Amino acid sequence: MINFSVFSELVMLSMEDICRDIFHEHADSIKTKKEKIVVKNLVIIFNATLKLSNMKGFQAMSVRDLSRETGLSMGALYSYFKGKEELLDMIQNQGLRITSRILNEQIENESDARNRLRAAIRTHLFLSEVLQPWFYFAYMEAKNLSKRLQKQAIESELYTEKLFIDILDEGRRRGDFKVENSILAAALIKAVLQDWYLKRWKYSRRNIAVDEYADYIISVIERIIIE
Amino acid sequence: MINFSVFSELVMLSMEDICRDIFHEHADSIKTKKEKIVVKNLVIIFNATLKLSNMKGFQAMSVRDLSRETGLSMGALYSYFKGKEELLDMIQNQGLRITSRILNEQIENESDARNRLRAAIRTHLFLSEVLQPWFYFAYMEAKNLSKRLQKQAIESELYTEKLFIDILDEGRRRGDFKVENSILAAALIKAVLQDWYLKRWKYSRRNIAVDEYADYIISVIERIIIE
DNA sequence: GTCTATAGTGCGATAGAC
DNA sequence: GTCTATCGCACTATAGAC
Repeated sequence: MINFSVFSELVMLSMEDICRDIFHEHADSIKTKKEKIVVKNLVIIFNATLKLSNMKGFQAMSVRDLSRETGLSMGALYSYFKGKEELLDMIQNQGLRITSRILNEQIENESDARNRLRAAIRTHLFLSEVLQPWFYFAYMEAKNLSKRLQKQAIESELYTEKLFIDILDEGRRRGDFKVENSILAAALIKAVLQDWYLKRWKYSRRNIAVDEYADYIISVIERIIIE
Repeated sequence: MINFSVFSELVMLSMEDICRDIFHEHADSIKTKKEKIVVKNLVIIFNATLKLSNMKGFQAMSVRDLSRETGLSMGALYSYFKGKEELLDMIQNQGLRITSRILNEQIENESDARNRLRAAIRTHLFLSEVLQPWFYFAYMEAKNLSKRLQKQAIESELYTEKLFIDILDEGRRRGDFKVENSILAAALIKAVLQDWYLKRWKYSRRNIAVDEYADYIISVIERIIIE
């Protein structure tokens, strides 16, 4: 399995790539035309939005707050998005793309079910460690998304869960595991993975590192699925 | 253990009791003086607030929305609370009191560690089933609370978790369990209990009932803690 | 005890200067 | 490409009628 610092770099490169994609897709609403400037400012805007939203909620964050935080004026901000709703959409999209891209890349590298399960758990934890603000944001603001994006978020949740169900079922078929209820087992895995980024304060207060947490979860899952 | 319909009734009675307490504590800001009217309207206001907040967030819910939903005018609403913030406080308080009261009552009834653990899990799930809107609300709006109430929410989370840690440690001391890491085990229990009320749509879509979920969690925990 | 009407505030969004 | 100035709107909160 990939190590954490290489992993971080991979994610950061992905972030810029995807900001570039977003720029080209929203070419009509982004008035600025120089790619380098746009990508630089989009990263600043996204990070500031995540910071402010995670403190007091996206609705409660005003564009004036965002202006103060980014150092850009109201007018400048509105040359990057049509309105608050489009900003929400762009951020949601960026995160979904990065996570699904990286998660799939990492799982494909592993051959047997047990290693795929371990890789999936570790990768998800690493991802939510590097992109903690986005994961928290996506969870907390899901109900404020447009109907279309809400559906996308639900699909993403179910997709990740299906990924775990499939690994568990494959392991059972090959005789590696003896999992009784792969649906509830996958739901349990998702729940504990989410706890890691939603309750960040709890684990950091207790000095529990991501590796320790990963090892613990894997050991618990292996107790559930192995006779 | 108590059955679910008796349990529901117990909670509902508790709710009125606590609205009565809230009325007396906020006697200065609640202009209406007839207890019966106040309690009736507080229950209506609280439920409407939970409904609207859980759809689009407390900040995004305007007092006008609340007026429409409750059938009370703006003026009438403002005779029950000084402002939106006080409303938030009252609701947060009401839920915290009910849950800690009921949880303690139910656990005290059980004698040995294994039954206390089962009772704690079942009671927490039943509570979050009856009071699902409040549990969801408390989780999602935690970051919008005043500093004082934010501290209260954290204490409440840690208190419930400590309750599980203590049961696990007691079981280990008496030789009932063989739990390796009671802190991480308790965190895992909390995470899956929270998933039940935060991802309500997922479990109801799959027709998983609260009893089935409770049994599953208990069986998983017993695999973790028992050699 | 509850209503209607309104004062005052701060927001999202834009037009035009630089 | 970014800034400053401003418009119109929806909101919280209150005062006074009933």
